[in-house]
Amino acid sequence: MDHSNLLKNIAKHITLNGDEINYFIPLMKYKEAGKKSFLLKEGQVSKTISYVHSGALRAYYLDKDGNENIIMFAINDWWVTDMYSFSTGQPALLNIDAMEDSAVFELNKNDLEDLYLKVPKFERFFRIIMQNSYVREQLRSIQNLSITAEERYINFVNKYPQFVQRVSQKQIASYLGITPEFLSVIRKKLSKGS
Amino acid sequence: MDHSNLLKNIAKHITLNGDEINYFIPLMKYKEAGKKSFLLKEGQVSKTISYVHSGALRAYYLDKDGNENIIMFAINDWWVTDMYSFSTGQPALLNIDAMEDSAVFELNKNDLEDLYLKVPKFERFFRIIMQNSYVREQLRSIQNLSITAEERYINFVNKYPQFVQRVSQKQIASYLGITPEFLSVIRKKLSKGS
DNA sequence: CCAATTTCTTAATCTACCTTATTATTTTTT
DNA sequence: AAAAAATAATAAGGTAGATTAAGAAATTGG
Repeated sequence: MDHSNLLKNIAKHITLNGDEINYFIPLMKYKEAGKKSFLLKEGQVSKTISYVHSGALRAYYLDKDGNENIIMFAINDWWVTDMYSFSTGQPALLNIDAMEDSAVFELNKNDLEDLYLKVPKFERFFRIIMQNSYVREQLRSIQNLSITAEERYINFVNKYPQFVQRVSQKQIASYLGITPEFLSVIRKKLSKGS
Repeated sequence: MDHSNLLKNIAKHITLNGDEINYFIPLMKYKEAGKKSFLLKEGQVSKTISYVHSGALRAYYLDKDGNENIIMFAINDWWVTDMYSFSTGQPALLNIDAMEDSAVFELNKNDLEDLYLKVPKFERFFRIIMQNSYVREQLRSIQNLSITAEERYINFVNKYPQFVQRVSQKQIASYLGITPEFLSVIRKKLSKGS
């Protein structure tokens, strides 16, 4: 099992010694998630937070009309869960599934609580992760307020060029909060305009 | 200066001993903010995070048409800043001002960094605050996806009944992401319907 | 306490984006 | 490689909420 990416991810924010690494690593359970398999389904309680080792996942909300509204993509080196459910113990609102064959390391909530006590540096690590997540969400809602779907699409292409290659237009439309038809119109307009 | 509410707020998540309290308290600078005065203006770098002791503040984003889009209200016992700016050192996107005469305790970013080192429990405290903020933002964007402005208004009234008394309809409309005119229509409809 | 400003209501018109439907294309499965 | 399924393009018609405007009520400030 190759933990090097995971450890590099942790090392971005905190420095662990050998003992701490040895305590931490066994808590991270390797799990493969084949394309279209679910890490979490709406209504389940999310008991884990996952580090994405390879592949690509998405977290989406199914609205009452059955439409998938993608809340986030999670590719290599991202952490993902339904934080609402993980945090409060309430049933998840989100579905998380694999858009490609993927592999993650799962960290159990109880193990994380123990980890916080044994290696308090992880409070710092996840404080930073949570802070960044909060900032990202807030920037996203500000963008939704202030710019049109077309501008959001342009921003998305610039910010996540990897995704544009890897995920379908349907998924992108869902993330942008528009219909695939309208994204199609936007793309047509942009291809003419340039 | 009365720090009892502030200390109760901290005690919700971590337990401090006398020394830790004595180190912490002097870092929190008392500041009065008269009605309409600004704690932060767009373009400035946010160097503090504030605990609201009394009164009511709002954080809003001014879009290119000059419309105020309220991102959050912050009344007694809430923490507020432009976390994007505070976190990254980039110019703030938000304005934060007082809707009523208010008083806050400000914590300076450098002091907070020192506090993290001296009293690492605060990493836990702010990990929890950030986690809750992230969850709140995410729930809010899910709600914006799935329910109408009318339902959002009903939810708002149920969730924050205090606000409905204290802030104008214009502010509430701004928070809900609709025009005051349309809120007026919604309220009329609801008053007839019940 | 009065004038000025802001807030709230109502209503007509407008628009960004959605819905539905049809056909073409690509991808997946067999 | 054929059949089935998913994706993408295009277009007509629909709707939630915006915009504009104008008068009434409430606040604010001097």
